[in-house]
Formats: sequence, structure tokens, C-alpha cells
Amino acid sequence: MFPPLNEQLDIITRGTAEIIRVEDLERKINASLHSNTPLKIKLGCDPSRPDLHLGHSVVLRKLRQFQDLGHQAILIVGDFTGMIGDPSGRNRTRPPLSLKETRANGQSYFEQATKILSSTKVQMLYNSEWLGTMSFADVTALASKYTVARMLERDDFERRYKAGEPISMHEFLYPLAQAMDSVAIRSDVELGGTDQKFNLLVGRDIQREYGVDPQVTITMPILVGTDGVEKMSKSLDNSIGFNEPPREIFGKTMRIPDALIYDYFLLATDIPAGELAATKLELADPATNPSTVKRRLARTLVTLYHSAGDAVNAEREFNRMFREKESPEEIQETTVNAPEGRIGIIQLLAEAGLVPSRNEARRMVEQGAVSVDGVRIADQNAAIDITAGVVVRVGKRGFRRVRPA
RNA sequence: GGGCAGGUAGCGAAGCGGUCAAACGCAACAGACUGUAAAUCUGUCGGUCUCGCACCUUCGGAGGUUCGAAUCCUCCCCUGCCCA
Repeated sequence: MFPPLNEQLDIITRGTAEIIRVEDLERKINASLHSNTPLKIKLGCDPSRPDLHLGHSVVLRKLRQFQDLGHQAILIVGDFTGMIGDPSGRNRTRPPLSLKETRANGQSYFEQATKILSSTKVQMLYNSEWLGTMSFADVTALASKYTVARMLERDDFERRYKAGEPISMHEFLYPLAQAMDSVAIRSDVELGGTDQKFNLLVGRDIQREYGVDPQVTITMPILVGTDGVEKMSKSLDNSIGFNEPPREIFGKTMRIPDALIYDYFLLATDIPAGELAATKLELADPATNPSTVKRRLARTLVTLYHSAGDAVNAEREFNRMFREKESPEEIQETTVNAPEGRIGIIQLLAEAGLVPSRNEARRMVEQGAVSVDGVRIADQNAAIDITAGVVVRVGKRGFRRVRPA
């Protein structure tokens, strides 16, 4: 039922950043073939950030490949650590979650992840199940198996330590907690981004300490965000989410720097190797207009998360807005109070929710970013007649259809 | 427990009694140019209006001194380093 070793290795190796160690992987695959049992492939999920984006898809896609080879995918929801939160002074962006929230987020994670994963060969577990029952003595015993010096090997810790930035004790516990997950489920392989390398390796060491055959760690390259600089992340606002509407996925993709086109094809789509190579050549050819390749990428991504039909529509919409410079077909509507049908432009922008403050509205008008029904409004005191309903635009992408209340 | 150094707008970082809504850099936003790319140039970047060198709310928190405080004092909270 499983493909032969070489075939498996070929697929598993493709696109990875690092495999530690390949010999272990071969050994495990052979054992799996021999006993006809699937390998357990672990992937940790962060329930505090339940919106999946293309960055997550890199590693999920790899997991999917394991599933297709007949192996068992195991998603570990880090609800236990999620409930503790992150009380370290610097990072208050991770408020503790309630049990209910972590379950809801876990469920949402699952729904999104199965846009890529096969929903049949996947198991989802919450790590509070085993971490929550550990006593302080258990934790101490676990902590005794790792040294501070080794913890400080982690780039992130080392940097912060040298820079005099705070590191809370519990942060040292996180890698150990993750490692306990690997012990608990006896994972054969753990997947993660290259930024997770340290944590994954701790898993190996701790498994060994607890008499479990150490997992193979496979790291995948980090997908750069739409800004072309930082790693893709929702909080940096440079991500493209699974759940975003077709138009957004298409538009955001078109806005990525050209240099990223190939990486996105490589890491975030599943186009065949041959096509990938052709795309590389195409991009290297000075006669190619990168925007045509980028359009193809955008269509591919929309198709992946929605449908081919949605991709066509999204592109048409895109052309309409930016090539023909017209308003989009569907615009969010609001109503605004306008005695006698007229309203000041500043008031209008503010009430329609197109700007966060009236000062911002003034600035936008001043800078020539505002138009009503396609006509630029340069006067802050302009009174707009909205009795018939108007389309108000701020900047490149802020549209709103406004009618009198 | 003791000593020292710090906590300023999204981030980094000046300011150290008035001319501070607070220099500068990054990020962000808008305009021009484009392929809604990048790069570049220009402008903006706490809030309100009667748009003024106006008013209101900000410089870890709470009080206080002063005509006047981000700047001085007191207490508290938080961070780093050193000593114990």
C-alpha cells in the first residue's frame, strides 16, 4: 500500500530546507514498509492565530504529500500554551485564551487546513490533554533534561540575551512542552518552518530521554510576505489568507514584488515540476513582462482556495479597477444622514467609515486622494449631493457606495 | 536585599523647565511615474474646529513643586546590568 522507498524519499525531499537526519528517515520508511504501518507526521498549530495564510500552506502542503504517501497526519493544537498566554513584558499580543476559544480556534484551524490536507488521514489533538495533567514534579523532571546553555543556543534567545532583552522562564518551557507533544504521540516526523528548527530538535532530544525513537525533523523554507521583506505573518499585515475573498487574493498577489513570483509558485502552489522549471526560465527572459507571470500566479492561488471560475472573475474585476480605472462591481454600501440631500465631504468620508478620523479625511482631500463618482474633490468644504447615491473613493482601494439615510 | 542604567507616538531613537503634539530614521498612508510591482520623487503621518504659530488628549502609573513639566520632587509598577 505504500510506494517504494525511493519514490517516497523523492517526494518528501522536494522543496525542503533541511532534513535531520535523512538516514533516520530512510530507516523509518523502511520500517513502515516492513510492518505496513503509516508513519506519524506531526505538525504543531498555534490556536492564538487561527487565520491561516500562504505561509502556513508551505508546511501543510508537505504534510499533504505525506498523507498521499499513506502516512498519518497529526495536528497538535497548542491549547495548553495558548491558555497560559505570554505574560512576558514585551509581547502582550498574546492574551491568554479560554478553553472555549482554543477549541473554536482549533476547529477553525482544521477547517482551513483541510483546504490543503486530506480530511481523512488527519487527526487533531489538543496538547492540554497530556500537558495539563503534568505535576510540578513532572515539569521539573522534564526541565532537568535540558540545560540553560543549550537553550541559549537558540538564535532568538541568544540574540535577546546579548541585547539585554527580557526572557521569561516560561519561554524556556515552551520548547520543552512542544517536545513533550512529540513524546506523547511518539511522532516519527515533525514538520515546521526553518524558524522552528531549534524547537523541533529539542523534540528529538527529549523523545530520546523518554525512551522514544527520535523524530525526523523536516524544515520548510519560510515564505516571505507580500512586503518582500519579512516572513509572512498576519500581524505584520503582509499575508494572504486562505479565507480571503478571491478579489483580495488576486489583488494582493499582484502587489507582491516581482522577485517573489518564483518562490510563491515554488512554495505556495502545487504546479508540476516541469511547469515550475518553465516558469523559472520565463521569468529569467528579459522579454517577459513579469506581470503576465504574476497574473498566472494570482489565478493559480485563487483557484486553489476558491475555484477556477472565481479566478476568472477576480481577474476581470482587477482589470476593471486598475486597467480601466473603473469602480469595482460590488461596493460596500452605507447610508449617511444628509439633510436636504447634501453633506460636507469631510463629514461624508468620516460617516461612511472610509477614514479613521476627520483629520485623516482632510489630509486625504488635501492630497487629492478623494473622488466622488469619479470626480476628484479638492475642496475640503465641498458639499456633496448624495440624493441619488454616489460612489466615494479614497486612495486606490477605498470604495463605498453612499445613499441618504 | 543593595547599587547602577532605563521606560517618549507602530518600531527605533532625540529631547531633560517654556519656542514640544514632541527632532531624526524605519514602517505606514496619499500623490506623480508604472505592470495596483520594485525603484525614484513629493507630501502626510494624535484628535477637534472657526485651520490658528487655536484648542483638547498624549511622553510607564499616581500624586506634588511651578505662572508653566516629557523635562524637577515623592511614591508605585515594569525592564536590563552588577553585587549579595
